[in-house]
Amino acid sequence: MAENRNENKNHKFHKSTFEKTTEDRRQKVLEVAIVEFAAKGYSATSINDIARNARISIGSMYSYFASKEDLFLTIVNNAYYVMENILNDVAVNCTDVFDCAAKMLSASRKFALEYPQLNQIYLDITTQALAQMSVRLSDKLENITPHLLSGIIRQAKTDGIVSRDIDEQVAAFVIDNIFMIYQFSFSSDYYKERMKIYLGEEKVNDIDQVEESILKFICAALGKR
Amino acid sequence: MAENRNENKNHKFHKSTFEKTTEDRRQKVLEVAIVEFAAKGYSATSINDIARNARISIGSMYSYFASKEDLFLTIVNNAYYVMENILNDVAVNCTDVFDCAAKMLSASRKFALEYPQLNQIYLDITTQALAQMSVRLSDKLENITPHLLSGIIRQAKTDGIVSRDIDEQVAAFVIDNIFMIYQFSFSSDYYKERMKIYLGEEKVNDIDQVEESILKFICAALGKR
Amino acid sequence: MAENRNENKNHKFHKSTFEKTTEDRRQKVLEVAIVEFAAKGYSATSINDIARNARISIGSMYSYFASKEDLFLTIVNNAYYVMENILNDVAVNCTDVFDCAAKMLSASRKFALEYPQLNQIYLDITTQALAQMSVRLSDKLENITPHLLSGIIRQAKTDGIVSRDIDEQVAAFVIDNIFMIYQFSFSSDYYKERMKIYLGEEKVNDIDQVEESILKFICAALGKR
Amino acid sequence: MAENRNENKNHKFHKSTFEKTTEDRRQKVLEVAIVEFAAKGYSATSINDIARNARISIGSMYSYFASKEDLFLTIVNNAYYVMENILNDVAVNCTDVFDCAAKMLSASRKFALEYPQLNQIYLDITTQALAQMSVRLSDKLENITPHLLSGIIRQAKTDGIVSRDIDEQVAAFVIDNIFMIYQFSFSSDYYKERMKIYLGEEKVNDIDQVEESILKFICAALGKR
DNA sequence: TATGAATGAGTGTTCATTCAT
DNA sequence: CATGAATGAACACTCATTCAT
Repeated sequence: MAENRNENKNHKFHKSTFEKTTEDRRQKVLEVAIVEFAAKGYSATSINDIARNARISIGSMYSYFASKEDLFLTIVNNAYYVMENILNDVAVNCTDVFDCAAKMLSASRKFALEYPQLNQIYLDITTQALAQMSVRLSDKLENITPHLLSGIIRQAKTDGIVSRDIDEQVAAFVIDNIFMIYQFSFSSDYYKERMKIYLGEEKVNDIDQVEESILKFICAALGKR
Repeated sequence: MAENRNENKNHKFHKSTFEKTTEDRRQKVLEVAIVEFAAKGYSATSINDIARNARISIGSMYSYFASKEDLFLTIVNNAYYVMENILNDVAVNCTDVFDCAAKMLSASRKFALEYPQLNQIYLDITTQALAQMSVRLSDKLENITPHLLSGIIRQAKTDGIVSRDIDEQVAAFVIDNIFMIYQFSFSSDYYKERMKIYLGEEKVNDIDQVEESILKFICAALGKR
Repeated sequence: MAENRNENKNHKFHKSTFEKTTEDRRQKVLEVAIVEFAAKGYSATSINDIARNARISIGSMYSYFASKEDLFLTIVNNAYYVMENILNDVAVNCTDVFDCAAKMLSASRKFALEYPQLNQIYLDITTQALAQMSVRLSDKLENITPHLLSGIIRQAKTDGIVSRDIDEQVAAFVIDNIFMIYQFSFSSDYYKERMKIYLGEEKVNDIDQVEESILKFICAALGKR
Repeated sequence: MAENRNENKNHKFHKSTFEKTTEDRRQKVLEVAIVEFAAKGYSATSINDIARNARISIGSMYSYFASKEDLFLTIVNNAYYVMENILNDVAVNCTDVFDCAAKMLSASRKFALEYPQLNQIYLDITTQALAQMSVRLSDKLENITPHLLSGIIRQAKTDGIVSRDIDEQVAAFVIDNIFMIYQFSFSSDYYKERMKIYLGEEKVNDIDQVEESILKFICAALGKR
């Protein structure tokens, strides 16, 4: 099933040539593209610059990707793949909703800190200007998280460890809202600043404490027994 | 005090000429600019297009605004102003935290539905690519919301209507996270789609019910007595 | 006769309105225009900038001068007038060719140092790009100097104080060449640098000595008896 | 040594791409650019016009030169190179100061007549408006001529063929002043007209005679024995 | 397959000039 | 007479994309 999902996902946005070149070139292109797209956003990024910085010709670039858009989507695809793997790991290893929430919260931060650029690009994708492009990614959206989260909450309800009154879909939605912005708060300067205003410098420096508080908030919300 | 706040805000990003032209032209320019920036994002929007669609000359555009950036900031400034007024109204008229949360949640949605473009532009601003620009808006960020929310929660703590264990800053942060994405869920196609995936079509169509569930979530989280 | 020449010269390039405004405005406009044209050259100078810096409206500017070109020509005209007055003073007060050469050489430097901008503008005028414009100034060119210089040399020949072999026209031409570039060597950075390369820093700082040497050169050339 | 000098000069202002295109395109671009810059001056010349007249795309233009300024400097550099070669030829083949002066005078005219546009551009460079640009050419200025001329005069002094009283630096400066304007008198309409006023039409048509007179002037000035 | 020169529509911005007030 | 808002062609420069080698 996981494989099946991956295949769906592997709607590739690169030409087959990209698979035939050396791993080095492939990595370099993606790496540079990620840095540029993350820093400048889709529109302001020049595919010629990416080629130059990756030290490959613009001709090669277009032999790998049909367009700037396709290069971008390739990267976004990769980002989703990375995120999903992390989430899968979390899902597999957690014992209950609360454990799951704790692990996802922590994973959100770690993902944002380890791959800030991917996170910034993800934020870009949510932007209205890129809406037409995210259409081409539609299947990526109906991601693992929604069903994972609401599934776990439903299970917790039947297990009697969270309140029966909870609407598991709304709860999943709300909890993911919290996680999303929490993530962005470690990769986007805007959200970083915003978090600092809300929490103050010291709290931001004691992030474990913050995460504990957030979890307490979520647990209470779920009516942890 | 309200006046004082407005003055802070009146850091103008337009030239004085803009104030001297007819109300018609002024409105048309802002209106068209909002539509364009919202739909295409900052980078992909052409100031020449805006001028053309507003049926004014590009020369006039530059007699009103020193640069594309300044036009954009003028609009963002306006957006903040609108949002703040709405928030002020909410703050003034609410009886307690729970009432306040209810009203802010509803106001978020209404703002996003009434001014979807402003909301889309706001989402853009949070993007890393526009980080340098949001520096020029810094005072807008340390907005009313953070202090409003945490203040109200602190009050609720001393009033004994929410749990003493709550960290009011973290709670304010988390609650605003929920509100922010909730807002975007009515203006950005990406978040709209995401909400539909989480909640399903029917629930999205019974939004009052959803808001009630969200509030229940928040109330429980705060340990409503 | 002098008056007659002046009248020729008073082909005015400004509208009559310019004469009717206050002396203050008139002076301010000319002053600012001189500074701008001198620093940036004709093409790169903006008439809007001049108006702004002179604190008069662009509308007034165009009520005084029919075009940017006319404003420029007005200034050039003034510059010629100033230069001519200085030359006239020299011509009137000199006893013989050598005295005249001495005084003209010194006057060249003093003019360039006192009115560097006028001198820079004069240099601009000699440029091919402004050739069409200098057509409108044609009568200014057949200036006093050529006839003055060659007349004085001819006189010196008949007086037997310079060599009979001298071609007074060529001599006047050559001597004025020397004077022209000497002038520019005190107003244009390019020629300043060039003079420093030719003479070295110390000599440039002992300019009286230099002028004496130049005069010796000219006297010898004329075969001073 | 000549090579060494050339290397100094080979500070290139073009991109390497310019060297890789066809000789045809290269020549056409330079040719058209020279014509345009010479006729209109730096500021008033449009790089888009140059591209159009050279029948290459503006994109190509910018793949050859980083900026309008660099295109201009490339041309100026070429002009210096041409001038220097001519001067070198003169220097190498002359027997003494007087021969050298004769040859330089004649070479000045020939250069101006053969490459009037280069000469016009050179005149532009001396203009205050282009002072900042000539900074990038600084090494071109401390050119061959100053040291060549004063060196030859010093030699002539020790050889006893010119007066011991001569200050060779001042003399070199003055003589080059004469040459410079003489040159411009064959390329710039302004200086052409001026020469005609000084010498009269007939003399201008008997230029050999004029040059002889100028030389006589210089020889006398140097106190030829 | 890889290269990079070439293209030209498009960008943000300037500025001489006009004209209603 | 003075004002300055308005105009729009033009400018220097960028960049996604093509294609001959």
